[in-house]
Order: sequence, then structure tokens, then C-alpha cells
Amino acid sequence: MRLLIVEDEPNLGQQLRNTLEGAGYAVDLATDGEDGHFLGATESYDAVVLDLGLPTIDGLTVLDRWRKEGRSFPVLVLTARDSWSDKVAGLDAGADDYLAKPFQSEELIARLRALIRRASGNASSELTAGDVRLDTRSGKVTLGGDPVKLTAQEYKLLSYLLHHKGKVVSRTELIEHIYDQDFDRDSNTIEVFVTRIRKKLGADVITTIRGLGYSLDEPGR
Amino acid sequence: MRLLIVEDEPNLGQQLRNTLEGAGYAVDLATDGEDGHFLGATESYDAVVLDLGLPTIDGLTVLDRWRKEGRSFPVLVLTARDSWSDKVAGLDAGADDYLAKPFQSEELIARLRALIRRASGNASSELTAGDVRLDTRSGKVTLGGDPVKLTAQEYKLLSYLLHHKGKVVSRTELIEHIYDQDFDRDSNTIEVFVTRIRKKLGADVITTIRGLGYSLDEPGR
DNA sequence: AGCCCCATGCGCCTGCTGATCGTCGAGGAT
DNA sequence: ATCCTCGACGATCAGCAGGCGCATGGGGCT
Repeated sequence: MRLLIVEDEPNLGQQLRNTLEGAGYAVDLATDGEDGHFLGATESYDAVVLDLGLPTIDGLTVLDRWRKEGRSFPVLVLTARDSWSDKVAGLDAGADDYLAKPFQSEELIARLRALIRRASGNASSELTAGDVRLDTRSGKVTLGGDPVKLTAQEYKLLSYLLHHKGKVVSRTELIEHIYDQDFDRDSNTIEVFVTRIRKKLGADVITTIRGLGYSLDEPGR
Repeated sequence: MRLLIVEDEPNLGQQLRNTLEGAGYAVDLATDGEDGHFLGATESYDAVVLDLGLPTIDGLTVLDRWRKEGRSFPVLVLTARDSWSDKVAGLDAGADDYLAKPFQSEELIARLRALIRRASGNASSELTAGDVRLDTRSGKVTLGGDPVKLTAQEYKLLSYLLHHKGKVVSRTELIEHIYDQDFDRDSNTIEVFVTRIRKKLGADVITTIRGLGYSLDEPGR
């Protein structure tokens, strides 16, 4: 999963980045409204953390523009404490959740997880396909009840596929959502991780659609 | 399905081509208005992606000419952000949809899919004929509920026939819409793929109309 | 030490070709 | 009118080449 943080205060921004990368997300960071808007418009994010007080363009304006342009990723707005007017305005502009500053990183992570889950149409925090079960809260994966140890990248890949169960996911799309901005687009890393996941969870979990990408399906009887 | 991209900026053009070919379309690319107009007037496309700012002839002029010449393919116009005058002018000239630059590739694909679907008069993203069901979103085909594995070309051919259900489709037409510009016109590839599809989905799905082409019909009893 | 990424070589599948066989229909002879 | 013959078109098959995805090992970084 890949996130965009729009935060002008350098310390807080860097701290957010560290926290969220530590939680297993690929993170892009924008430090002003214009840059933030551009990134959100061009790149593919699974969620956005947006501070309101920003240079060049105000946070609410950025959000408003995204929505008018049809961007539908979930947005979590950071507000100053007790700033009710901000909350109302944010709601109108299409924000999905709020967090008052200061806040604890655990809470931010939990809320983002919920946002991403809801955006993919999943009610529960557990994603399953056949015998495979992934708990997004604890970050643990089991196969038929037995715990399986996945590395960070393996987990990210599997998680993205589970969030888009049934859909065909191209290699490009995977790269876009698992890595952040600067990454060499043509390499066979994705294939390598698919291979490794198959080794740990069984070859039939991930289906290859030649020329198009991969797909993770509920095993038809 | 075959697309025409008219885009003067080389990088963006090539990137578009890659994205759309990755999504399973046959793609022709024109880099200026004159070339673009010529291709659109002479070749057969299922949809066109048209940038407005073009050398030699302006994009709107190209669109206008096509419409005056009776070309009816759906056209998606790429506009600069917030350029309302362009939108209005484009609407007058007969554009079918807009996308503001910059944009995300997934959105472009989704919109093109919708355009092509609407152009063929289908309301749903699912195409059916008898027991055969094709979902254009997930790219999957089922026969009486059971999933069927089709190769890329088989899928393209079936998809085109389903989009033109009931109509007689000549071999030339199939070649024009499944392959891009440079393709050896006299070969029996189409027949080969028809054979293979029949093997997988049953011989009666595709009817042969001798001397004219093929037709895919709802099995009327 | 573990994990991630890249490079290389291999093997299978796909897509295309060319050849052969089958089928349909028109026209002529009976 | 019926049957036969012939020609054209379509179906099918086997074979080939190229491409794509897979596996593996090594190097670099944490």
C-alpha cells in the first residue's frame, strides 16, 4: 500500500514518513499544497494524509480539487485540536476521517488501516482467500490455521492482491502501489516475490494471466 | 479493440501506448494533428484519445473534421487542468468524454472501457451470449458459471464479437480491430483463433456465414 | 545474518505459418 | 429434376520461433 503525506512542517513530515514506512507502507511526502496536489493527481495512492495549513495552496482547496477531478482515494485530514470549523469544511470537501493534532502514531496507523480496508470494500480487518488468511491489524498470515512467516515485501504484495481479490492486477499497478516514487520500473522483482509467496503458501494462490498480470481468486470448487 | 492516440509530447505518447497495450488494446500513435486526422479518417478505431494542443492542426479542428466526415467513434479528449473553454469547445465539436491532465492511468483505462461499452450499446460491463459470460472489468470469461482460460488473442476476438452481438463481422473487420496498423492482412490467424475459441466454449457459439464472416448470436431456439 | 534487488539462463506457452482436409454451392450433363 | 463434378472457401493440425514468466544465485544494503 502506498501513501501520500502532505505536511509542510519538516519535522512532523519526516516523523510521519518514518512511522508509516515502519508500518509497512510506501510513502511519498509533499511539503506544500501545489506539490501535494500534483502528486495526488498523477500518482496512484491507496490513502492520503493531508494537513490543512499549507503554503501555496490551502489543504482544503487541494482536497476539493482532487474530488472535482475525480480522485477517489480516502483522505485523512489532520486538524488542529478542537477546530470544528475545519472539520465541517473538510467534510464538505470530501474528507474521510480526521485526526486532531497532536496524536499518537498508533492511532494514525489504525485509522489509515481502516480507511484502506473500507475503500477496498472489505468489512473485516481479516482478508481471506481459500486457506490463506491475512490479519491487517496484527500483520500476520496463516495458512489453514498455521502461521506463516512472510518478509515485508512479500506481505505488501499479498496484501495488495487480497485487497483487490478477483481483479486482474498488472505488474505496473503492483509496482506503483508497493513502491514509492523513485523506483526502477523494469525489473523482475515482482515475479521474484510472487514466486516466493507461492513457495510459502502454495502455487495455486496466485494465478498468472499471461500478458496482463496476476490475480488472486477464491478457489472455485 | 483498437485505439488511436493523438499526442504530440513523445514521452507521454509512448507512456500512453504502453499502458493501453498493457491493458490489451491494439494501439496506433499519431504525433501531430495531420497524421492523427488521416489515421482516424482511414483506419477503423473503437475509440480515440485526443490531446488538444497539437502541431500542424489543432485537436479540436481534427475532431470537428472527423465528425463532419461522419466518423462516429467515441473520442476522449485530454485537456489541461481547469481549462473550461476547452471543455465547452470540445463538447461542441463532439467529444464524448474528458480527462484533465495530469491523470492516472487506471482512470484512463476505466473511462475508455466505459466509452467503448456505451458505443456498442451495452449498459453493463458484462457481455453474455447463451452460457458464455465475459466481464470486461475483470477480464474473465465463464461458461455456464465455470471459469474458462482464454489467451490474450482469444479474449480480444471473443470480446469484439460480443460487443457486436448479432451483427455479421467480416474477417477484415476483425483483423482491423484486433491488430494495429502494421499487420499482414492475408493470413488465416483469425480462423485459427475461432477454432480455438470453439474448442473451449463449444462449436455453436460462433456461427460462420460463408463468404461474409462470423456472427455471434443469442441462441434463439 | 537476513532481506531485497538484479542478472542470467531455462522452459513453456502463445501466436503465427503452411499444408491438408472437409464442406458448401454453382453449374452442367444426364 | 437429380446427380455429379469442380472450385472456392473454411476448418483443423502440426510445427516453429519468439516472448514471457520462472527459478536460481550473487551482490549490496540494512
